[in-house]
Amino acid sequence: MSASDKTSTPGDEGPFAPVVVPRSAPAQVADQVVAAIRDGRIQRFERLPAERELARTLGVSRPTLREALAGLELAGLVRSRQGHGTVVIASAAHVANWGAEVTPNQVFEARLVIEPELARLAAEKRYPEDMAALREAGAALEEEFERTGHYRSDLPVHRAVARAARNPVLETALEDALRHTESEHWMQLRSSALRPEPTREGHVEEVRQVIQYVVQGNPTQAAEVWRRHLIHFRDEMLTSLHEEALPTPD
Amino acid sequence: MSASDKTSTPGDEGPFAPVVVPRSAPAQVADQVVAAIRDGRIQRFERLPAERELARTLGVSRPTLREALAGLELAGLVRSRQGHGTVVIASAAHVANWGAEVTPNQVFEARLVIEPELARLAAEKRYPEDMAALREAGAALEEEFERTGHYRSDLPVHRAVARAARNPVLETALEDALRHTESEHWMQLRSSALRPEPTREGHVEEVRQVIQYVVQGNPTQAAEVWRRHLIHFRDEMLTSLHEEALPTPD
DNA sequence: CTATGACAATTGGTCTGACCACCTGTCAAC
DNA sequence: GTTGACAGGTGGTCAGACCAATTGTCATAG
Repeated sequence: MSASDKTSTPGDEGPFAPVVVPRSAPAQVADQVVAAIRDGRIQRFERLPAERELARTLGVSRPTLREALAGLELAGLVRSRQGHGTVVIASAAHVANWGAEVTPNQVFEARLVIEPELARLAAEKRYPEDMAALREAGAALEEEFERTGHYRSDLPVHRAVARAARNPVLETALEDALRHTESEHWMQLRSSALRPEPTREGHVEEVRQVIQYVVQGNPTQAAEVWRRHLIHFRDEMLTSLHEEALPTPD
Repeated sequence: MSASDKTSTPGDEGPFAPVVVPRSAPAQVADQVVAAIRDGRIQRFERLPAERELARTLGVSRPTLREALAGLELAGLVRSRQGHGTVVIASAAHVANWGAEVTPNQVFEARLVIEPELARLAAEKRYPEDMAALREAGAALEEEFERTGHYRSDLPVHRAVARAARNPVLETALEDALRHTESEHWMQLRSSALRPEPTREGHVEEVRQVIQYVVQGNPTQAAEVWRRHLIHFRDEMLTSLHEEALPTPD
């Protein structure tokens, strides 16, 4: 750390910038296929060119192409069968949001839709082992808060609630939303948002309440508390987001 | 088709059964890695063995192993960097629902959470191009219904609503739910559920209404109609599901 | 002793070429 | 017309090799 750094705005850290990390060949191939599906150049259930031919067309070796196809197959976009070929099984709609930009507002929008209902379902189903896990996650948070006066994250509680809802589709949707929370952009938002920590006790209280309502089997209250919790969290983060001049405030 | 077939229950079609289709080597490798992550045998941010070593351990060639790793990397579970190794970047929670069984009830549960809110958001945002696409999807449905007296699917309308909500996270969540709708198990449910087609006109009317409410900017009504529409569809399907003895009624 | 920087080992990235297994359409034989 | 062998095309897998980035080591200069 040298002297004379005026702003700590990310992306403007002096005369040097990080070099672009080149995308791997298989990743570029996968990108091209995904783009072709999204733009309708390859329709659903249509066959891709043979591997040897496609590899030659794209200027890569067959193993490299196969790595890309393997990834797309694992992701459920294409399906390869020996002696038959590789066909697209994903529609353009499936692929529309591959690598799409997701704003913090959209993430909260989604979480506000999903998470209160997860709490509601958890309070309706109340499987004993899920309740135990939920209590444990809550206890860990309480312990950390009492001991140190703060806590790093309440995500374990959010995940325990989601797990207790016993719906893989909704749980996966939440995990997808949380995944966007791990970008660099978000990380610095978190750290700046929770700096003053004035409402920390309030957050813990809300977590305490949602666990109680779920365990007691009060779906409506559980959903409502979880919704309020998210709104409070969002408002704190988006306020601090507004203070720092955001590049693209949408 | 020979004589004397008592039941047409799938999976009991005489003395012969379809042979098991062997899972490909890369898929099996990927399964093992996913299982290792899910069971905590490999923790997050931990390094996998080197490719050459892991390939030897698993008894596959390096290209085969690399196909598996490429798939996992494209799916966002691991991250490979040259000279550094391959590290797990997904938590056990991310992987918990890989290949999980999803019941029709759970799919409807999820859709009932997501879709009404998608309609609400669509009615709030109302981007002109989305409204045009929504009208078009509705018009196509109406045209088919008037001409033939029935329609194959109203999914284009559902997707248009989802697109109009302008939230990639929620849209992806719906696509994920709809993906489970395409299994064989579901297909025969659909065909049997919509056999009598008594409420077909009612369905079209609900679709008509939701489009109207969205376009007019009435979020509450749009969400409510979409919710009712899903409940009607669910009840029809699950009723016919109850008539046929379901293997595992959950 | 410390700091520097060249070097070697390790690891992923990519390619070439080959052989095997499966599917499908063709076409001769019946 | 039906049957079934066959050939061509396709994905599945393997072996070995070389390139490139990273990292830790260690001799060397200060």
